[in-house]
Amino acid sequence: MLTISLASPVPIHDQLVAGLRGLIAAGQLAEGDELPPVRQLAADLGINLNTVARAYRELTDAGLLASARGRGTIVIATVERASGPKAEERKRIEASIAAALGDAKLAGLTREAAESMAARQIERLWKHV
Amino acid sequence: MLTISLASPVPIHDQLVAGLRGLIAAGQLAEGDELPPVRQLAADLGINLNTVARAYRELTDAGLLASARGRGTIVIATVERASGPKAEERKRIEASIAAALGDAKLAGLTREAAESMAARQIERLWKHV
DNA sequence: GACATTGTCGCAGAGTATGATACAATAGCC
DNA sequence: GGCTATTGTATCATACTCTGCGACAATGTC
Repeated sequence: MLTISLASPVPIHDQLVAGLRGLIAAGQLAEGDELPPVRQLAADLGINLNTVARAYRELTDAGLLASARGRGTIVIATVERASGPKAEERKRIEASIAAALGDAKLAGLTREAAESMAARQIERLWKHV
Repeated sequence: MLTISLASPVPIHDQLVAGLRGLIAAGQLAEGDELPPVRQLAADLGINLNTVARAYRELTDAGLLASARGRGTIVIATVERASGPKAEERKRIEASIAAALGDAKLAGLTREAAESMAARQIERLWKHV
């Protein structure tokens, strides 16, 4: 369900956060779903439990998860929000999209290939809405 | 032409690399163009010259720039490549696009807003081709 | 040849990521 | 009610990375 790369320059807990956010955004993790205990997920991935705990905590702080000792961690994301993001956040988001697509172009992707990639991801992400 | 955020968790040199790649990918920096000296760009951005030098070096290693003592740094990118990227790289690229769009959805963006953002960036990036 | 310009190298301090270990709170069972 | 297992949290140590300061090396200009 989740894969991480120990060789990647991006921190493991960031990879976890991104992966979990992706699962939640795509609807594969819905509100109320339980996440594996930190020890189990850490063992499955071959990393330290603190690293998993940190990812859970960051998502908890972001309001996507809820954790409690002895009870575990569940998804409390309410993806649908009344109003869209603020202008500042929109700018940040568009910058990250621009960076990803800019990378794609530098890698030699054609415009058509990039369009199809973006379309496929949008389709996948908003499918469950 | 370039903006960086000292408060951001992503390293300054990575921001520079991403920004420069973006400018090159968008065609605002073309083959043969000279980049500002490391000291000047560092002063403009309020950072250390080594940080700029590192960004230049990484892009040099990536084959986008060429540096020489006393002469400066120029763009040698040849964006158009004979064959598209390998499957592995395509996978990495699509993952970064998916992450950016997943973030967009979690932030509350509608599907239509995401589509328009992606389309606008693709238009901007591939305009000069 | 002297000087300015430009990129590069070595080192140090600060901060961060990751991990080992111990602690605290909840649930389940007798 | 008490014991045990389960689960998240806190503390500390180690290694690594980022950033910056200073010095060096190569090129261009006069």
